[in-house]
Amino acid sequence: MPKSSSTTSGHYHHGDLRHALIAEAVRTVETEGIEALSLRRISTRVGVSHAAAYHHFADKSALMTAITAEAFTHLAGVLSPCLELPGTAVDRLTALGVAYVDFAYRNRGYFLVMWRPELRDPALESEVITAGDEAYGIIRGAVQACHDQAGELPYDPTEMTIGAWAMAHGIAQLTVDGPLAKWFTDPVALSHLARNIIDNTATSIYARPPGTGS
Amino acid sequence: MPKSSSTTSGHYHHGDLRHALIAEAVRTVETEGIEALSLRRISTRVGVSHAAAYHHFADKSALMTAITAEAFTHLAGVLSPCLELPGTAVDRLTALGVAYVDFAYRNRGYFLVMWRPELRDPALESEVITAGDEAYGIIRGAVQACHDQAGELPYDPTEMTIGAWAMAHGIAQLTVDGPLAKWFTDPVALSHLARNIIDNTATSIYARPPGTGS
DNA sequence: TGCCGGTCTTACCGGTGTCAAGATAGGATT
DNA sequence: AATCCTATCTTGACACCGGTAAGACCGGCA
Repeated sequence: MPKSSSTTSGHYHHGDLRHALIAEAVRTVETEGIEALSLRRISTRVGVSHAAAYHHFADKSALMTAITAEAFTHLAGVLSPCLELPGTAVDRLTALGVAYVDFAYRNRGYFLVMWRPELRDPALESEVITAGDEAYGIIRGAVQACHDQAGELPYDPTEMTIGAWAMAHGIAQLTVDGPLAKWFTDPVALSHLARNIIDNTATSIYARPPGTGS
Repeated sequence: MPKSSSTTSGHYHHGDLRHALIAEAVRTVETEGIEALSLRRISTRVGVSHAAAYHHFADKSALMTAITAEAFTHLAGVLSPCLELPGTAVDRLTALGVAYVDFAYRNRGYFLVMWRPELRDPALESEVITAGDEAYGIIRGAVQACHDQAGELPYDPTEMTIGAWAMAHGIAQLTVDGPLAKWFTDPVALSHLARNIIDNTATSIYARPPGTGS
């Protein structure tokens, strides 16, 4: 079975068409937008006919599912180092949010595809869920650490996890694929914005818990 | 010029094809998802030929732009009453966020289209910006009111406005078109979730300002 | 050598966005 | 009233897309 053959391709006709298609799809979205993404186009670009992809993916939605699963795995890989950072639990939660926004900006191709569920096959959504749960677990852990460090808090950690995710995701969506995209084209300016917003919020919630205010 | 003729249609061939197409498009997205949206399909459904739409919209992206502008206007109409609510400025900001999430849930068709900028014609984006600025201004006003009521705060109101928008939008995206959609199919449960998250956050930031903590 | 399974190609189908040409209706002009 | 005019709508065509079927090709194996 000449399955994966070698890494340098050149073997049969292509060598590793599956990964090449995924990479080309992400690249196409990155440079020309998601509306330019078609199986025929990326197949041609990779140097094969428009039907070759069907020997590696059941259909287009299966490709999209694979890209999304890869995107969530990649995201988890970007988030997890934040948990090892020095400082307080709030510092790490803030770093997580900034990393999330940064991921969206630097991996626009992945980010745009992963938030278009209509492109995926619902029957294969379990792949996405598995990969997404890993990222969710990281956020959840960081929020839980804030709760543990702050003592008794009248907030539900699950709800606050959704809130943390929502805030990071909202900033990413608005600035990378939304109406604020025109104003935040500089990655460091965007990072500063995300850091300010998230730090102000997380600090207010966890470093000044209720009962201490006026 | 038989422009708009009458409201009951029946006049010429259709009467008010433009609005009928917009309404049918939104309905189709609502019931079958955005991947099922095509000019030919909605044209057929409305009872005209597949090319009739081109006498009212330059192309498909122009239709999408019109839908998006209408969506933002509709959103502003849902948000603005929140500014008249009794209570504190924080109460009104929270109500704004809940209304935003509620809008997304109850107007899934509008919401899905308005956050897919690749479907629109960039040349017509000014229509969207005009309508979107109205919604942004409402959020901005509510945030500013919190700042005014809280006194001197070391936060930039513009950044916090983006934060407020991001949080509401993130909750909406995650629960209406994202990985949390399976868990929040009940509108009242979703409202409660949004209220808890947003109220905890807004109260932490604005009702317990820095300098009063431990 | 001949077989065989995985890979890729060619050819085709239905559907979609878009354009060009023509038909039609209803008001305005004479 | 007969005519023109213009917006509206239809028909027909084109290129592109996702998807399928049939066959060609390559590599390993008996």
